[in-house]
Amino acid sequence: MIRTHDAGALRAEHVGQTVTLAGWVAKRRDHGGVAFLDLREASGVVQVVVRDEAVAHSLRSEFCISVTGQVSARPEGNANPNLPSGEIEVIADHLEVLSAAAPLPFPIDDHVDVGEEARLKHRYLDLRRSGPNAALRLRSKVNKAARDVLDAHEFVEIETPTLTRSTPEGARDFLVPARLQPGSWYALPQSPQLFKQLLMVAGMERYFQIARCYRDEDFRADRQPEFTQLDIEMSFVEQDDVLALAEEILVALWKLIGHDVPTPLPRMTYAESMARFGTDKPDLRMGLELVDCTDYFRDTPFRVFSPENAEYVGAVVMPGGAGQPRKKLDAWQEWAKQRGARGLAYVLVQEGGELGGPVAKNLSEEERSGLAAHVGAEPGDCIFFAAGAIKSSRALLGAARLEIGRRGELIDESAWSFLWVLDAPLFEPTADAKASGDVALGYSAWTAVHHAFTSPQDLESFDSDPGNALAWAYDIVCNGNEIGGGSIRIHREDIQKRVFAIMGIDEAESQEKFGFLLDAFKYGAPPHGGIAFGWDRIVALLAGTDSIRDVIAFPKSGGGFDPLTAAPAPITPEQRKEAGVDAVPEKVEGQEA
RNA sequence: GGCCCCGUAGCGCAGUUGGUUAGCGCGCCGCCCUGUCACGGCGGAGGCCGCGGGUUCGAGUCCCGUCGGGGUCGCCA
Repeated sequence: MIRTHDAGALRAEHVGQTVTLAGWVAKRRDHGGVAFLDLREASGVVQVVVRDEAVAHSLRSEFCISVTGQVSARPEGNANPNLPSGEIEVIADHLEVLSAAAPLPFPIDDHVDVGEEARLKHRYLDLRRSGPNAALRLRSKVNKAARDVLDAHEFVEIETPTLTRSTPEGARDFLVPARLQPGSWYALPQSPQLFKQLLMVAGMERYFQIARCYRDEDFRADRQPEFTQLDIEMSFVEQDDVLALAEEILVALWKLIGHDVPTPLPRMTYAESMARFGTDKPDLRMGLELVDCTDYFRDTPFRVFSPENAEYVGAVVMPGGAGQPRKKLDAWQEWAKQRGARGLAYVLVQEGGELGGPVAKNLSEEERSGLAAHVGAEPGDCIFFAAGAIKSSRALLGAARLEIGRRGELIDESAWSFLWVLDAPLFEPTADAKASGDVALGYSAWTAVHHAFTSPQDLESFDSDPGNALAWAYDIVCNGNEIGGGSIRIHREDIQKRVFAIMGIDEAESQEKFGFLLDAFKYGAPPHGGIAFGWDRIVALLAGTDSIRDVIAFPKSGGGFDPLTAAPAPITPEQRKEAGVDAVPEKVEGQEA
């Protein structure tokens, strides 16, 4: 090693020793006859004293240097209590520039705000900053902690293909042209779902992988075209076995940031979560549950709330909301409209208890008198209503609940709230899955809520009443984020075929898409199930950052663009020709195995 | 794909009802400074105001389009 000591580890006990350090010039304070350098490297920072003016003068920020000198106690009164190594300094008697640095596009300084665009373009510099640097180091620790837990349970870490057939998760695939078979394409996996099930058939029994997944969808704040899951699958297990293992992992992860997660984690059914919070990933760090008012307005004179017009009427209370100026109440309407709703009806509970707002006068005397009590509103509160299709109305109220929490700072930001959401429906109507708008009725086809390989709880009746069939599926929610989810899988070919049948996937299509899985199930497939954790989101939560970009070494920006490499980029005509991108498929019937 | 916000010096930002010479802080360059630690002092350089069109006597400012970034809904576990 070029260095003999880690700069950040030097302490008073090293005084008198001659050391050689290597790192970067984080700061230079040149006083003419004496100059102070903050030498930064992975272990931290130490102050170097340079008395040779010529040497000090030529140094600039972020020069990579090595320094040999003696560790000295700082003169009386000159210690820096903000620095772990602040008791001492290194008096340089030899300094070598290992590598000079051009003027920086932005300062490597924790005190300065830098825009994300600039940071990502020079991510290698951004990562020299303490925050981003620590985030990646934390991620490494998180990986290790999970591996340790899994290793203790005899799990096998197995890599699955990146060039594959598309897996049926429902998102758009990234495609890779196959040079040796012009016109045919690989897909990058949306998850290793099918492979991990095949590994169960293969008798691996306990598999895991920190798996890169690819989905070609539009961008969101917490989405990247390539992202990471901790992917787990186990044989001969029931739901509780998977949950117990998952909890053990979560405990180990949160221990890294000094938080003890009490287990077993609370559980809630999907139906309850939807009814009380209007979402399948409730944030339990705040109250303000939705109140079902459908029955309450059974005989209402207000047409908007009447059973003929509204399948569901629900409410959520905004504490102190009655005092909002008209402008703010209008802003709520705008907010609701932006979410595709017609608006957000409201009633203001005045200090005297009488009701205000445009809706109140449409209600009957009886309804008015009991309303505040029914929804749990106090004088001074605002009651928001949604009426219409049950699903979209609850979703609107659920979103309003969170927005109320954010604006009113009602969310306990210091809390860690974990929750299992269980007993999800197996299917939902296709129309429902599409438009969350109006009531979906009638004879729509069904689609899997989780995915097509999720086991029904009731193997006998699920296809006679698909709308009410429950799945062995589970989501783990942390502070309103879904951080993982999984299911017990179907391991019997006949059940799988019946599920496909409900979803309108016929024999030919299922054979074409995942015949290899159905084939595998013919050979003694073990009962199995698993879970996948959203690794980027989990690390972001642990790192205390809002964006998963902060915990990815080289993230993409909007539109899938990599600001650092400028990918994606055009290809040359030669590459294009060779890749076979433009191959016209010949008419070949029934190839493939 | 819809909607909202943002693009001004290397970085972070200001720029009034449209008004002639576009500012501030940090950084950068030069000089000075022997105890600083977000050191300090003096001086200096640095701008196609994202791009294209339009309105106007006059556009950083108003309008249209476009590109890029962020957010949100759709989509996506």
